[in-house]
Amino acid sequence: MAIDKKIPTVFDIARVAGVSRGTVDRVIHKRGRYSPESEIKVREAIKELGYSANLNAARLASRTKRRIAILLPSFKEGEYWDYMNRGLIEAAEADGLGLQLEMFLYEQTDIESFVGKSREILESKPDGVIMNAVFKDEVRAFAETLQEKDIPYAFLDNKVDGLENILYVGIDPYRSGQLGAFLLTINHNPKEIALVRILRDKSQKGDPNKPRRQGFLDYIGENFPDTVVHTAFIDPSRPESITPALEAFYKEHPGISHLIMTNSRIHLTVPFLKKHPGIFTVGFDDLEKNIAALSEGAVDFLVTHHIQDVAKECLYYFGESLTLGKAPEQKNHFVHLDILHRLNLDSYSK
Amino acid sequence: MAIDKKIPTVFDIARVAGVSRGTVDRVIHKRGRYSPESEIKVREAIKELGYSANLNAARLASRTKRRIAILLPSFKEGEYWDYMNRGLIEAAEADGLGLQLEMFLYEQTDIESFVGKSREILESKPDGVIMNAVFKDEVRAFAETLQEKDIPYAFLDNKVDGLENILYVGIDPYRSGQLGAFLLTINHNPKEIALVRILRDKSQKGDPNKPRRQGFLDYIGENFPDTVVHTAFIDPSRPESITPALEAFYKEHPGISHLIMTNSRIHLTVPFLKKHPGIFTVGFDDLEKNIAALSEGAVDFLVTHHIQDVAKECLYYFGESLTLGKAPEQKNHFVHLDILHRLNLDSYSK
DNA sequence: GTGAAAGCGCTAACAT
DNA sequence: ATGTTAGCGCTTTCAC
Repeated sequence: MAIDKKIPTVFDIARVAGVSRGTVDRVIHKRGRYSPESEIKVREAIKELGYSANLNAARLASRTKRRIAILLPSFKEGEYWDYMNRGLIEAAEADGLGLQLEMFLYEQTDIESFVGKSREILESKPDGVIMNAVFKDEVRAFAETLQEKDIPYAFLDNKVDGLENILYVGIDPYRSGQLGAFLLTINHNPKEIALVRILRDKSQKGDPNKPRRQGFLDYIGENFPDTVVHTAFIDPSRPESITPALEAFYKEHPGISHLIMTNSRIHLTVPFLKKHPGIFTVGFDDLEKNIAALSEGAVDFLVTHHIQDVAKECLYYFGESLTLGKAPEQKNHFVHLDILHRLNLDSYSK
Repeated sequence: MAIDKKIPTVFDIARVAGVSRGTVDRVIHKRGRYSPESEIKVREAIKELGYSANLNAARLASRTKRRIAILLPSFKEGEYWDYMNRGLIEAAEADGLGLQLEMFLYEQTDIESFVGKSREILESKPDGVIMNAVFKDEVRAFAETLQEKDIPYAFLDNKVDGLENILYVGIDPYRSGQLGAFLLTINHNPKEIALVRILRDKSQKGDPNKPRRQGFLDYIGENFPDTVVHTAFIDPSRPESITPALEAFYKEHPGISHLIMTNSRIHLTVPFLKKHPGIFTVGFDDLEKNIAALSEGAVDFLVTHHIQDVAKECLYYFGESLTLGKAPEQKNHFVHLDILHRLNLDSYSK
């Protein structure tokens, strides 16, 4: 396709810039030990020749692993972040990316824990940081520190706006909420909807689920102004309390015909739903338990995305930019929202 | 993760097998010029050490492009195969795959044209072949010839069963038809459905769309035994005839409330649909015109997959196996079916 | 048929 | 602060 101009190499850059390959490499990777003049000459030569490093060669030659710190919520097996975690680890092991992950898991409910972990990360002097963004203020502060120290970082799954040089990989949460609302109401006209939330939401400072919930509420408000949304709270830390709580709630609002949870835990409502098969239900995220609920028919739709793919994609882009010495591209990398139900479940693997 | 046993290299293989690196390479890539004894020793050493080539190094070192022949239906701009074609070309240009595509496009309606192109491919002695499978018998014959000549091949988008060593990348067509049926009938109970087909279907020998159509019909038959499916034929080669034909058809069957086309051309029905906004409509594949129809509201659902991604994925796997000298893995690589409608359209890019 | 050796384009350790 | 150089693991040419 492209005309066969010889592709420029470090060697060409060195020649044009009038320096050695070593200097070129140092500039590209900001390893220090070069003069401002050299830097300018090198950068100009790169621009002039349209140089871009050969990934294959770079990966082959680079024997030093980049240490990248992962700052995410802690999790139990089978939970959302467990999937994300596994996706990251798998991707890191993939041939030749040259990344070494160091996990820093904080308590989702505990700001101090987040701050503590972020300090640890700074001390460990990583080559890069990937994190999600729950406690907005603290996240922003941490990100700014990283920027000062010239440590590249990226957001995974949710983010904070107004920062520079950000690579974001994840869904568009607001839109995912709208989509859930759409599916819940498609060809229906529900009078009363149950929005089930988890107790933690109430006290917690950061609420990562808010944008999605808002998307849901806005859609309903705009399209079904007469529909009432009743909110129920359940407590995942006391599993035995969940079904009774929902039953009580249902007794209070017997007009409810539709149910949604905008976080990843719709599976918690399955025992309740089984007793009330008439309730049309939508959930989010493809946890194994959610998938099971879907194939059993307890849940009608699941709005989701390939969690592990998001992880891989993030690591891939981030890793590439690291080994090529570029700042990660400032980009929202929204992944596609999948709609899952019993019938298209089979091909949904990985 | 894995314990740090040093990863074996060609050098190790050569040492263990008691031959030189050159010989190892010749054996791996079946380039000839080695004795049967060497081959055995090398293969044993490979197995013993669990050797697998380093992709980065292989790609870096390999300066010869693999020529791979693409045997697909010809197309007009914006048609399904146009997208596939573009996906293939893009993927081939991607950094370092080392593939050079040669396109062989045959007339979809003409067996002779297919056979002729497949002969041309044989004459061109490609390093590999990627094709789709319309004329089952002829495809099988061609595939067997390729097998004899030890030319690796893969199926893209649809395939023929009962062949060895096949990499298949594409959707599960039968299931996609079921899914279309599901979406068409979700919370509905249609009395009469229009199944619109294109005229060519009638005369053509191969009918690549049949499995999907069957999936659709079976789903309706099982779940809505009382529903009548009326089939209409339209002629895409005479665009001006389409809307009148549909109008006439509709006059004949005024009870029709739902419409589906199981090929990629739902966009052809848009002028008709605009006059009958009450008709609930499902189509397939994310051609630009289909997407437009969806966002206008003429079409309600689109069942689709990322055509260009399928192309990329296929080329990627095939290319990897070629440069590593392995036969392409025998595997059905079903891609996920996406459900598209107005609301999740935004994040559906690429 | 086989082995030796010269790269592929880049990185990083080592001189200076 | 800069240049030199020895690889990374594989491919491929060339000489035997």
